[in-house]
Amino acid sequence: MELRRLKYMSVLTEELHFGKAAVRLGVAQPALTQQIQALERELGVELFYRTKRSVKLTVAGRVTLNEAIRTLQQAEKTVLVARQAGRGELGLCR
Amino acid sequence: MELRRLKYMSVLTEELHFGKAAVRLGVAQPALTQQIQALERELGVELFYRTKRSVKLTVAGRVTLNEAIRTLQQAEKTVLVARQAGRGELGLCR
DNA sequence: TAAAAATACTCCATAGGTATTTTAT
DNA sequence: ATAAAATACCTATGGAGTATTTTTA
Repeated sequence: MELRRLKYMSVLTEELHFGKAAVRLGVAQPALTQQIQALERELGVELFYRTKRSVKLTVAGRVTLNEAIRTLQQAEKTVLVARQAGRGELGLCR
Repeated sequence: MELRRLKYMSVLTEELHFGKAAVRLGVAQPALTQQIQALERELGVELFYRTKRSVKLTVAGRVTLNEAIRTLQQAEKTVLVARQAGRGELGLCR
């Protein structure tokens, strides 16, 4: 499991457009395509319908996205907490 | 943020021994050393004391680990939910 | 025909391996 | 002297870029 891929999925869900999502993510469109494909392969699930001219979350994609977002948020929190702890901002003595 | 590094941290915390933790993770000891160093650099926090002959979590390491474990669990859950959804085991119609 | 995703290929960054060094007991 | 972590160096996997193709509306 790669957090990067969950992030890509989440932005693609917001844009529903590989080109625009790729721009927001600061990568080229084929890179995004490949990562989404890799994620789908890894999960064994089709996350998006591609109907050429439109991209849409599948039902499986929607439930997966919910958990993906929680994962990304928890990862963010891990970084914040670690940095606070490093600065000794947690009121714990060493 | 890399889930792999959080996993490495969590196993190292259980083993408190780079060699043994590396075996459990199926990688060589230097690879583990490097990933832990990279995680510490990324977070700007010393996670482990290395006193040569013993490895120990720092206080910052302990609070970081709590959040890291939650992140790993949430990532696991994401995979499980995705696979269930893919099999249509969530009772949702397409 | 145009717009968008997929594919082909190439390149590079980095994770990981082996060998070695350092250090503390 | 030994045990364990760190460092050095090399290799290879895969993530990303550019160019191109495919497809359907």
